[in-house]
Amino acid sequence: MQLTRQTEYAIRTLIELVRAPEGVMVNSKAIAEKHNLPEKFLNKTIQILARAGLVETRRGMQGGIRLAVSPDSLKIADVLAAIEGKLALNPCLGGDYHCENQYLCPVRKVLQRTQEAILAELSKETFADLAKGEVTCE
Amino acid sequence: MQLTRQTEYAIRTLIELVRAPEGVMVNSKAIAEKHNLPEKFLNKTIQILARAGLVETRRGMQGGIRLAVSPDSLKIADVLAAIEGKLALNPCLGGDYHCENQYLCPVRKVLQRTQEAILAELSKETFADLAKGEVTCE
DNA sequence: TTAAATAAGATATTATTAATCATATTAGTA
DNA sequence: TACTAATATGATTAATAATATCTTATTTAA
Repeated sequence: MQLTRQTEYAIRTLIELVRAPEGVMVNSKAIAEKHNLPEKFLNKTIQILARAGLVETRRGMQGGIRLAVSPDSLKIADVLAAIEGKLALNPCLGGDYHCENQYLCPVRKVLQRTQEAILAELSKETFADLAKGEVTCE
Repeated sequence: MQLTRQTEYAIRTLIELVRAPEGVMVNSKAIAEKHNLPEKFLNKTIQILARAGLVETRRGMQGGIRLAVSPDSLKIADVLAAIEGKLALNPCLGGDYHCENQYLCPVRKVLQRTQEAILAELSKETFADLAKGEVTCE
């Protein structure tokens, strides 16, 4: 029960983008080097973020990536959803799962509330806030 | 980011034990069959619970397993810790991880709080409460 | 002594995560 | 136009973790 590395890479990348001057394209290779991330894998991660609409990419010289949303509305919960998909602590909390006892099951209720608590915490701070912080853990 | 199946098996098993008459040894094979769980794998799971002190086992005829703690103090958080180890949403929150920026990193702080929220939710209800509920999801 | 039960360790299988490779596409610039 | 710097994409591999099984051992009551 933990974030995937890819989610962490995405979070770090987005903080870099928030810190960059608004609108400028940031070189993905530079981010990979700065944080010592596998370059190709980071590219793949960026593509996922792009498809989710969180960043914009541009190929060719002077290309790169930049934020496609406001740092004031972007939250870690959004990144988690983009990279790992909708949170489901247990299969019975997934969208397409059918269980007859769903509405009675006490365990499911606890997990449901736990999920809500997770998403609430991960939605409290925006990336604008996070980027103000001193540093980001390696 | 989800519970492992093994954790779910453990939760179900413990609810069975809470529901059983106090003190009697419950047959592990019966639990496996009732919930349609892989028997050997469940045995392994039970061993983990036993080493963590949550259940007692007894071999031989009339053997089986039973609760070794009070249902009033047992929580899902305890089961999670027993099966999956101490919760660490990110390596930087693990016990032996060293990061210079630990105390300044804003992301780490968010994850730290999220973890605390998870453990709080998973500690709200006891197994005594859970076992009272109608049914447990398959 | 036998049958019923868990213990334990080795191994196999499967799924997921992580990373890389090769190639294609795009766009600025000389 | 040709070159170079950038991301895009799909295939593939590697590594890790989760899940499950197999085999053999041990325990205990009858």
